[in-house]
Amino acid sequence: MRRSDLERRVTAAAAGSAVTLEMVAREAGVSPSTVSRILNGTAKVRDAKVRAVNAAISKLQFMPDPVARSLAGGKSMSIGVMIQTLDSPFFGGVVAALEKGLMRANYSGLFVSGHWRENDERRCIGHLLSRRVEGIILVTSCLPDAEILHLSRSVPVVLTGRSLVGENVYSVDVDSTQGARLATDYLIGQGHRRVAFIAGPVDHPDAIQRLAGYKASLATHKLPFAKKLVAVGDYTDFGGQAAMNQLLDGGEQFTAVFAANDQTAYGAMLALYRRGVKVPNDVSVVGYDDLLTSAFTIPPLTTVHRSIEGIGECAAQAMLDLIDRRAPVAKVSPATLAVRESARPLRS
Amino acid sequence: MRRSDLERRVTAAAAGSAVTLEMVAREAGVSPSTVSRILNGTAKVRDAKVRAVNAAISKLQFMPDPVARSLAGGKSMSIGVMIQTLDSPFFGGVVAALEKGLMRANYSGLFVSGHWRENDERRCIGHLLSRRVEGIILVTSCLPDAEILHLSRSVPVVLTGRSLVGENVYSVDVDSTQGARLATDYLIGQGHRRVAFIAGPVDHPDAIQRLAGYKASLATHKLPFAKKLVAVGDYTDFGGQAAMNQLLDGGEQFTAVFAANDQTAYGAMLALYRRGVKVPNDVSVVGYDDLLTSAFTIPPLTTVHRSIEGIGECAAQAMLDLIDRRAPVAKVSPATLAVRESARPLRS
DNA sequence: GAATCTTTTGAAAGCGCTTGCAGAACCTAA
DNA sequence: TTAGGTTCTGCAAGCGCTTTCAAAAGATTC
Repeated sequence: MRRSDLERRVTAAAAGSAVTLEMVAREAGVSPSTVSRILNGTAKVRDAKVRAVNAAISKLQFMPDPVARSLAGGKSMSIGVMIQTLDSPFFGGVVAALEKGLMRANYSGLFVSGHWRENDERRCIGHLLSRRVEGIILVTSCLPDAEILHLSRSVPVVLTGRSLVGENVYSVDVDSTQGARLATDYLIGQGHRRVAFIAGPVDHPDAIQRLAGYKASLATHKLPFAKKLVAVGDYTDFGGQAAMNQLLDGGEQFTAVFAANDQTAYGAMLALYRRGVKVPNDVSVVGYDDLLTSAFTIPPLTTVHRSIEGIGECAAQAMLDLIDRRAPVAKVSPATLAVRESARPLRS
Repeated sequence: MRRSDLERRVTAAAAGSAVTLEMVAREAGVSPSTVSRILNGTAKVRDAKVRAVNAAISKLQFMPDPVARSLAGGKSMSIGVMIQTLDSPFFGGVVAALEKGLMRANYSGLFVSGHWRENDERRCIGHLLSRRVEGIILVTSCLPDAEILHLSRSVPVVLTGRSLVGENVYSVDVDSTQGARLATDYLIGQGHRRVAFIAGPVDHPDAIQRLAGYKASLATHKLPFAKKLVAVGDYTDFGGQAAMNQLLDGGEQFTAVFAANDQTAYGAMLALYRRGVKVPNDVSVVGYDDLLTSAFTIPPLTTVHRSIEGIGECAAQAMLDLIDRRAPVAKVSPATLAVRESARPLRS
């Protein structure tokens, strides 16, 4: 948009009496219905009128009022996005991509944060519903399946970080099992035999998958699963630090750690640093997510890369598909390993 | 909200025919106007009726439709937030706080990202205007003053990261000069005489303030300002790394660096690490912002702490004040120094 | 108890747009 | 040219709420 365009629009808004569809109709010498139909492509309109209306529209700088539109048509052109917290690099990235994808289709996103609390989530969803969103995207919801299914009876639902099948539901498949496996495989491939794992919150589907991937890799390589090599974190730096300390105090030896996400890895590395344990010389560390900052930790973090942006884009696309009653097919590309410097072969 | 409440609401939404104010009126045996008045407190209503209406409301689980409300009342109960990018920890934090603050007053935020590009910003603002937001919060806008002033003639504007005075404008004062000064003072207080500075983008008001603070501190301590000790970054990890390399290659000696923001500091520390320069033994580093992760870098980063959340809260509060035609007074608390381990006294 | 002043309430007219319905306009075939 | 079809287009009735205006109900005074 050029500067002058914005100026004009601002001026229009300032006047309070924005141009209405009716004024356009009058200007073009047609009825409001006709203008509406042209705007929405709801019916064929004689070419001459279309031209006249378009002329009037640009002359008057008309912009349909979305509020009136929603009320009359029942469509709000906005879709709700429930996220856990906006101030995490991961969710931030997803939201950024979501915003872009929705905006492209002229939808606005209404973002709300559930803070990992079921009741907050419910309130947020209530809020979204009351705003008449046309669909809801749940990014890592903690709500029970049944409730989500029920929700999907009134609006299309897209979810990430878990899978659920249903009529009006689409799960953006971000299966973390494979990525976790990749990370563990890598560590084992480097010769490590005692690989610890710092898990995410025990009840998150996503965290469960990562644990599963870790176990699966161990099994594939015929390595025993040792309960004492697993500590539970909470996906935060702080939790990672605590978990690592617990691991260190546990007395069980290990030469490598796979942290359930990057922030956890950061915390773990700090705990290691505090005890004088060198990464990667004494212990190798691998994370999960590949946050922007992970390429700048010291040492730069080897981590499972997944396109955070991709998740957002897919979710947005899937939602648009659902709204238009197409079957969504968007898939995120599988996770890969970003090999950097926090892990190295076990020295023999 | 309890689970069953949500269920009911979902069901209502699904049915399409949500409970309307008119149904409440009938149920309570009064006119719709009365119900509206009670809801909005627009007029005194006999106590008995108030009770009857409230009873009807809770019996029917009535929730006023915000869309209809906007259309009729001209208020959209939503305010626009223009941010540069959602996937930065700093902006993420601001947005999180903003969301909370607005939600509390029952406003929804419409978030859009300008990506540091004037034209994107204009387009975003146009979008917000077309959604009939009641106010716009600009988080670190790059638009020229005149344009913002013009915008403020049509909707109240709150801005952060720069100051501008005007009728309908409020700048959340986050003067960075003081913080930058604090950081530099600290470094000098630790005995450092050759303190380098990695600046932010040259044209950002905020970055300019940080540079000014750095210079002011130097001047206060009668230290010369050396152009060769300043490198320009772009507020990203990557830019910080490049700037540090440039500094290192510049040939000018320094024992401390003040980076214009934390991400820049991360990059700088990595560059130092790559060259085998130890932090803080060989070079002290101080950042600015105190991102969540900064307590977990290695070594933990000494940095200027400012309440990121505070900024968001203030901005939200100021906007609500502006809308209600009160003079905003919200102020963010001044920056303080979070002393951690990336800086140490100059060894003599 | 009548007259006057307040306070409370309801009827009705929108807010700006969509849409079902039916009349108008146009086209084809006879 | 006219009947019979199609294809446009306008009218008018909403969407669910707010708000003005005037009437109804109470309160107050003499």
